[in-house]
Amino acid sequence: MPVRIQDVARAAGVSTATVSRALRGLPSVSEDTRQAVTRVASDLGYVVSRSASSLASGRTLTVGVVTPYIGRWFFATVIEAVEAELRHSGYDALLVGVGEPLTGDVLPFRAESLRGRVDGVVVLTAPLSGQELDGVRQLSLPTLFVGAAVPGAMTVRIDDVDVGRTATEHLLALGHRRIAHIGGDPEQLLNFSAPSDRRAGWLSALRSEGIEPPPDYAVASDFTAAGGKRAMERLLALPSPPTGIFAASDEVAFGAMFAAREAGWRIPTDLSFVGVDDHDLSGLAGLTTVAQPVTEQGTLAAELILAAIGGDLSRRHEHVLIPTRLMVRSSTGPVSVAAAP
Amino acid sequence: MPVRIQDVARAAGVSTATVSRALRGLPSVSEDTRQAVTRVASDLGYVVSRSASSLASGRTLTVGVVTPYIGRWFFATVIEAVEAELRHSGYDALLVGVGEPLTGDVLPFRAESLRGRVDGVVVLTAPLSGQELDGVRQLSLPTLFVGAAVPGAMTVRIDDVDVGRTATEHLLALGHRRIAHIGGDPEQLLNFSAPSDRRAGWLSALRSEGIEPPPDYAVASDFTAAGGKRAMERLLALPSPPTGIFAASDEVAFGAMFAAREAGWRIPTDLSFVGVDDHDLSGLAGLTTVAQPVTEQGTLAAELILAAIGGDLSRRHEHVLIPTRLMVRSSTGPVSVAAAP
DNA sequence: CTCGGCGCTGCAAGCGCTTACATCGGAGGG
DNA sequence: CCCTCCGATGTAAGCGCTTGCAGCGCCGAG
Repeated sequence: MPVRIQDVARAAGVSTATVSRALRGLPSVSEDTRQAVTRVASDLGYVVSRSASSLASGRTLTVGVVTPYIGRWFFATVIEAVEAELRHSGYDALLVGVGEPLTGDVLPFRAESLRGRVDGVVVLTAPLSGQELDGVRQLSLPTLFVGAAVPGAMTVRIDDVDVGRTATEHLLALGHRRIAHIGGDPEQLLNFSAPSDRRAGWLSALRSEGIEPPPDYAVASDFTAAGGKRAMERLLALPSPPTGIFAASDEVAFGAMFAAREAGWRIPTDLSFVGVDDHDLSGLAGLTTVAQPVTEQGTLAAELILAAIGGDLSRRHEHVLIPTRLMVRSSTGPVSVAAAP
Repeated sequence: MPVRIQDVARAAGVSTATVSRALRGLPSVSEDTRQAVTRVASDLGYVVSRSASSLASGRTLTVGVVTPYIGRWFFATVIEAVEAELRHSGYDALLVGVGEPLTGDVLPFRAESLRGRVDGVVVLTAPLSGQELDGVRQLSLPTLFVGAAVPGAMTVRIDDVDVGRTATEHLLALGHRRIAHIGGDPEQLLNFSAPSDRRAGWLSALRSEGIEPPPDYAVASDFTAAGGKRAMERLLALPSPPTGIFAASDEVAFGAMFAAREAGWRIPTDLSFVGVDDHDLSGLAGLTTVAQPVTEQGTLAAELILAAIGGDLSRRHEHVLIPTRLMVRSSTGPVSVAAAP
């Protein structure tokens, strides 16, 4: 039923080989022939069969996008950028979720299932186990990690330790000394480095000032607003609650701020909040945050993986560190003498 | 390099045909043979070549997910659910963006490009042109639309007129008479029915009460918080601003609420807000909203498309209307006598 | 004892492309 | 004017799998 390359060849009076070459723009076809073939093909509504093409050439024109979440803002935004860039380059994006790492609903990610399906893989800050990572490596396909430093593969990310330090130093500069952190559990996710790095940056900034935060000031939380709220409630119940909060993401910060407001605290008079991301809503909400250019990371990731697929080995081990920027808004202010609502 | 079906066949001492059948669980293989083959295959790390399999069988085990946005909450959440459901059924999700319809950065969506790539298509409330829709139809593949009523195809959506009516009636019941709407431009997107349907519901509810809203009370906006904010600023600048606002999505409502707060209005004392979606943040923010079960829509969409692919024609023309639910929270209250900040 | 039928397996023909290699005609050099 | 070389095209061999059809024992009925 569908028109095949044969049909085009016959209609154009050439061989299938020539049609194939003409349609792909190979140099060994005369200009006249190419135009004729192109015309016939489009008249007939010919579309090359991807499976046949892949089978014969070994190329799939598809890139796998492996991600733990889709609904979360950061991931959705990166995926959007990656997909757009791939599409503009004639590549398809195969979306592969790896389940919910935090809820334990992890069906282990089988990298082998991508063998032959894709020409390259972009992995989004995935908390992959060592075994899963090995699987990815054994694909021996170009692979790029976004948001995590993985040795031996291309990487696009921000400096999460620096992010934590920047956020904390901002609070310190405002006079805060009791600074808490809501973020990832350092024990939990070995290969999911962002949360623990941000925490490390927070700790390092505090210690540089000779401050050793009480253990209670580091509250583990998932990266959701609801989690941020719960964590904040715990902080507020402390005998000596913090005056500044560094949340590991803007969504967490939103949740924390809601909890604080609900309990009657004023922002930033009583409590200051810093997040990370520069979420769509952060500007409107007046949330001070360490902004990371998310769309750019996605676009760059796609460009790099395409270059690697294209055989450009020069960037094969590139580790790109994207700069972040502190956006000071109205959720942070000088520490006040009196606290408590 | 990679192990082929041949290798497995040889190692197991059977023909490739038997391997193929055994691995796919076809009935015409003895239990002993199946187990032996399965074992050998896994020992060898054999993975079937999708392109070869597709070429030979005509099945791709892939579903196309066509969407105008990925970063927006609703879309990301639906995609997440669709992908998960597909994956659990052994299908892959091919993500296809259709560009930014609102900015005009639309590269027309070419449905033909999916021919032979996928076994079915899920289209998310896509503002496709008639031509693009025809393209999809000509694929003669199972197709399902989420969030839009498209005749002749399967559909999963909510009743957007009813949503608009419900939200508006809630405000009316609280005594509001000056009720504005921030939402889609009815002129703009013919096939993107949700925005205009919600608007229609709003209008219908008002008219049932004998209220004819001034034209200024229907403010067109994109579905972002920033857009909601801009729209709200315009409403507040009106000589006679509304006391109740029905925003076409929670994100829009957030933006509108920020604008109102910034201008010194109190919520819900001076102004009441109703959104649509039940966004992750809405509960925390206390936003009254018409909740729609987004994940369920995605899961159901995947189930239906898989059923259709599986040859279950009984649901081929099914139009599923998912019920919504008004969640009354703290952003709405009785209309107050005095207004203005 | 013979034969039809059934359960299981193998044979081999594609599926629709890509590509190494062969071919062919003409241009340009000797 | 012949030979070489090169650009443009054709030939045909796969790519790795699926599947219609054939084959082969074996069992039970006749």
